[in-house]
Amino acid sequence: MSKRTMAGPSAPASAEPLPARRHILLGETIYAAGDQGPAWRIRSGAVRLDRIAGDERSFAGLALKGDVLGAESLLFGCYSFDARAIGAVELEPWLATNQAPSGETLLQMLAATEKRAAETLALRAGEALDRVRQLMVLLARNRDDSPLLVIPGLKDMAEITSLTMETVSRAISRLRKAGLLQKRGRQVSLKLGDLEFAGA
Amino acid sequence: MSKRTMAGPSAPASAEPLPARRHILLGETIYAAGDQGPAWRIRSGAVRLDRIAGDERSFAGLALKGDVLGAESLLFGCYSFDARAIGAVELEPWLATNQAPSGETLLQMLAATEKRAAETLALRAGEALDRVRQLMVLLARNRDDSPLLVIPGLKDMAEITSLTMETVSRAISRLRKAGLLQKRGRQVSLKLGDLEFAGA
DNA sequence: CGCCGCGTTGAGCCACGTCAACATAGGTGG
DNA sequence: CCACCTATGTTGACGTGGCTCAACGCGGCG
Repeated sequence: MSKRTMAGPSAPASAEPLPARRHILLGETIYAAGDQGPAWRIRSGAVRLDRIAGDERSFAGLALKGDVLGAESLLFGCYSFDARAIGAVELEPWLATNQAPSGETLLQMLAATEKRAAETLALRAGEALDRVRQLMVLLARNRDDSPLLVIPGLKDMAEITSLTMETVSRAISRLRKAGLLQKRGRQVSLKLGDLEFAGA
Repeated sequence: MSKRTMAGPSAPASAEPLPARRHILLGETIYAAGDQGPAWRIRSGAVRLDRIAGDERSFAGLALKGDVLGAESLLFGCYSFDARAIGAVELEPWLATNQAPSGETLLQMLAATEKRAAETLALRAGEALDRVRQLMVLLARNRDDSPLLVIPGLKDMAEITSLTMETVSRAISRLRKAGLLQKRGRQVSLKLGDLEFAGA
């Protein structure tokens, strides 16, 4: 359960009272609901949030570069959701020292959260191919520089889009055959064309 | 289109520069994306948010009692989404005078928004019957007092759950035949049993 | 080596979408 | 009052997209 693989270069970082350091994770749990900790800002990568609804984990939201993670901890003292890294993630603590955030900053976060929620919701409407394509577009916008894009595992993508692994796999195969996506290396690295406008 | 049926007792309220009054709408547009206006707090009722994605309207979120509506207007000067009332809605302007909201208040809103987003997302996963049932539970918790519940139109429910009107209609029929729901009068008023725990 | 997690592909089936007909309520004008 | 229309909801028949189940390939790891 608590198999936290810290990909950070130096210390295992067991218990820091007020962490001011940057984190780099690699596909594992960032925190669990109920844990105590600071709020984080995503410098790069993608994070999935899960909620526990009756001993069941269910996908509850997507957080991308620039989004703030676990701000509710500043209010409640603990996190409300699980947060797991999708691919590699770089985090920085939000609000370096314990200063209160400004109202304007919080309003920006609020607006960003609503926008992201709308995008995530849209990933669960329409045909399977479109959903996967939309997810690719979202993730593609999230990468920093390289034309290469690291996509999440099939299971994650399936739960995000509310499809099955098999259907997502088939959708990706079709996108690849249509030339909109190219595999580079086995697991996850892709190169994407202009699939923003592709209908069929 | 602009058939705003004000259920308020007194004035038609055509144009107020800084409205400090309460609004009561009844199933029509509250504001459109791009409009200017204050932020609102929902005293009762349910509101659907829509975003315009390429000349297409798509459901972008649900706002219930206690939620704040259009807070992004405080930041951008205009609303980001369309807002339409589902059933009857009672609003009050948020932040009576133009004072800035406190950080704590904004954090509460942020947490509430994320929670609501997760709930809305869950309405688009699983089987049709479950989705509709979940939506009922959500709306049932939203009512103030009476054991009666006014449900939205089929079209709204269909777009919220990402199903078709027909499927939603059939789901409701099944819930009614299972005794979990009872119609009172034609259009919308229902009485709900303990459908929170019903599996099949 | 065997095992396991992950991805791919196929076959079959079923829940849901599509299309269509009809019912009901409300509104409007005669 | 009825005639008529429109919006909304209901129900049935049918087709299909995606889910289920299953087999297999591949790579990593003990």
